[in-house]
Amino acid sequence: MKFIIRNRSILLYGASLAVLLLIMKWLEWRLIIIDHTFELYAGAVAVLFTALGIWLSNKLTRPKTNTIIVEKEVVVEAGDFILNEVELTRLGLTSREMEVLQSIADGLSNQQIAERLFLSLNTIKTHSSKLFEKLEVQRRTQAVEKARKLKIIP
Amino acid sequence: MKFIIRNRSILLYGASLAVLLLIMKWLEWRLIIIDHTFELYAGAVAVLFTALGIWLSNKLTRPKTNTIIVEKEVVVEAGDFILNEVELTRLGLTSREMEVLQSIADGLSNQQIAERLFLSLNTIKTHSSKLFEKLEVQRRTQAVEKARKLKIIP
DNA sequence: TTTTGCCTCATACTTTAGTATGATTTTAAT
DNA sequence: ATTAAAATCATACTAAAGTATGAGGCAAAA
Repeated sequence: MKFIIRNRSILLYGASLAVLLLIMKWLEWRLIIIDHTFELYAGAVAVLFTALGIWLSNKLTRPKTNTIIVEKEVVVEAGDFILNEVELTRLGLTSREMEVLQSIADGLSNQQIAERLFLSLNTIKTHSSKLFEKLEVQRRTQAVEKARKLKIIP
Repeated sequence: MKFIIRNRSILLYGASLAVLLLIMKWLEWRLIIIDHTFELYAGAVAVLFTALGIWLSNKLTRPKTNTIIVEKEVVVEAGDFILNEVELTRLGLTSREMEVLQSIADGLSNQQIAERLFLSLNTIKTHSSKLFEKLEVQRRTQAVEKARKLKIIP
């Protein structure tokens, strides 16, 4: 039963064909029209079945879909600082040295850093000196530059 | 097997055609229709133009366009520096001061900057002093910090 | 033409930064 | 318990950075 419902188009097509031919036969037998109307018949059949074909095609073939995938670029914030822990461990910076480095990057003077970390000025100097050694730089500005490049500070 | 399932519509169509021809044959025998070329011709025309209709339909119907917008994340590298010209003009930094600022941000010493720009050390000091005044800072590290924050250097 | 802003440089000075060395203490690992 | 690394601080020194002031040249604007 399901089969009939699902394929009723095709069955209808077959039925209509049969009906048409029956009509043709009947006409042929009834009116004995053979001569001139033959071409007309053929034309009518052609037109009719072309239309039928178009209708069938529309009914049966699943609708064509051209799927156009448009890639929309979504800009992701680049402000995602990911600490390069590889470099950090490679350099062997201690926690105090990191604090000092961060403070230097914040633009603080040694004196200010000392006050911030509750240490003496000399201690800051010692830390920064060792820091510069490990970073292989000579000045605090260079240290900031390099640290930024190595992604160990934002 | 897959072929059969996928093309069952076409196969059914063929089958119905065959059935139709059988019916025609039966009619021919039953009604004693001598001239059977007409039926054959009409059938052929029907089939042909049905096929033409299907083909035409397929050719002429415009495919539905399914536009799928895929959001593609684009991670913008750190190279997305856009110079804040508003701030720059507001601060009134001269070209030389900008060059010095950039050099300072590169981690160069005043001596190195002097050599890079073919100027004397004192000139660099003068420039940097005026630069710090305009940026309202006291040290070169602070200048770099602020300039970066104001987006006047990368 | 005069003014103005910019660039250049110098001298003199102060402040900050950075180096070298050594000592003590804390902390963590062997 | 011993060792090693880290952290703290000090002294002494050098180097670099930063300030203040003035002056000459130069090009564009008033």
